[in-house]
Amino acid sequence: MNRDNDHSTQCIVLISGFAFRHKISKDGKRQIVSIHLAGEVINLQSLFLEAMDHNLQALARCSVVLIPISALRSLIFARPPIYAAFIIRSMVEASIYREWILNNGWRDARARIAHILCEFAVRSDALGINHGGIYNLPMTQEQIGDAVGLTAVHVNRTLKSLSNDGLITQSADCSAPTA
Amino acid sequence: MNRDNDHSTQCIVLISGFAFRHKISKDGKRQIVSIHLAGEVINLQSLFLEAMDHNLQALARCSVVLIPISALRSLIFARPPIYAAFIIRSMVEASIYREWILNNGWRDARARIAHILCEFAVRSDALGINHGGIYNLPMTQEQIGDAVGLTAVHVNRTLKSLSNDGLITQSADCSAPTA
DNA sequence: CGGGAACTTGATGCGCGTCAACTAGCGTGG
DNA sequence: CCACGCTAGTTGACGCGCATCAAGTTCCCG
Repeated sequence: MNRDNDHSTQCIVLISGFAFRHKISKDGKRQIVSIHLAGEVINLQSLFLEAMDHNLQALARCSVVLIPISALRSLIFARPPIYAAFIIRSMVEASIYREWILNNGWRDARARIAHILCEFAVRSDALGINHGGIYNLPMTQEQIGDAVGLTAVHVNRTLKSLSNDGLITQSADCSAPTA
Repeated sequence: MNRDNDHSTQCIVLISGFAFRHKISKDGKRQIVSIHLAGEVINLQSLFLEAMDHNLQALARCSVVLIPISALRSLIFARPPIYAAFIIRSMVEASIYREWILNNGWRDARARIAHILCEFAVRSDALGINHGGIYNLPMTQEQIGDAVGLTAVHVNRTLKSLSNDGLITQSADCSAPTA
């Protein structure tokens, strides 16, 4: 992401595809803190905070629209309902963060991975982008591991285990979890 | 917390003492998702969301002030800067959530506990309630464990280990971490 | 046909959970 | 006053879940 598209001056709307946000710890580990689907403004907090405490990254190919922050600020101050909608969206994101803290805290590998698959399925349903119980999850096993705090190797074994138990089925190009 | 003080109709300002928010998973594990010090409004999201996805609990004795949500709503809509201040506070909380996701994701026991102690110290400093490098942390080892996803037994061992290495010192009534 | 990224699978070891026993402190009631 | 019970903390033994290391297989793309 070059200087012209700097997310400190532009808000980014994800039009198609997927993106995620992550932090890098001092020892080089990457922790994915949120996943974003089409239709979401993926750096809402830039409207209110100057500093960025994490990084944005696209999952596979995606298209975005950039809106200058100054324009969005004018909009929300002129239209209180839009302002409120953005705030509520942020609150919902905070709720998802809390859920992730719980997910990474106590659960074992099967539960963590099942949770992230289910969350993805529910959000895909809400957007109407599932195909009859088939979901397109464009994350590598390493990325899943970075989201739930497991190594790619163990993610692999756990997915196999879920698969063997008939809880999920995977297709070639991507994965297709079913409840 | 009885019906009269219901946090679905009142906002709670922590005047003195400490409080935390937690979620209970289906298997009975408790995950603490945030800690609150004196001076903070501890259920800001109630201004915007009806549902409460987690629980509030006091750490030891504390005093609070209750403000009807309707009154706060009137205030923030009448005074945009106050509105904005609340939003920014929420964004900062979201940032702390992201940090906790990272903390619980990859770090080992020593790093997790050191992080929560340091976060507590920094926030205490910001409030000016430290006493020359001495901090009063009113959490039991079990609560620390519930915050970072470790058992009380292992928190105990890890604190001992940090103590033996001279990284922290503990006094009788509570703990006194030093950087 | 070569090379790299993602996935797969096995062997080994350690960090942390679990179980259990014990101590210390503190409030309550006899 | 001491007996009692409860909560928090402490320590040891043992086992499992997951990390780590390593080798290999696909599969895509040049």
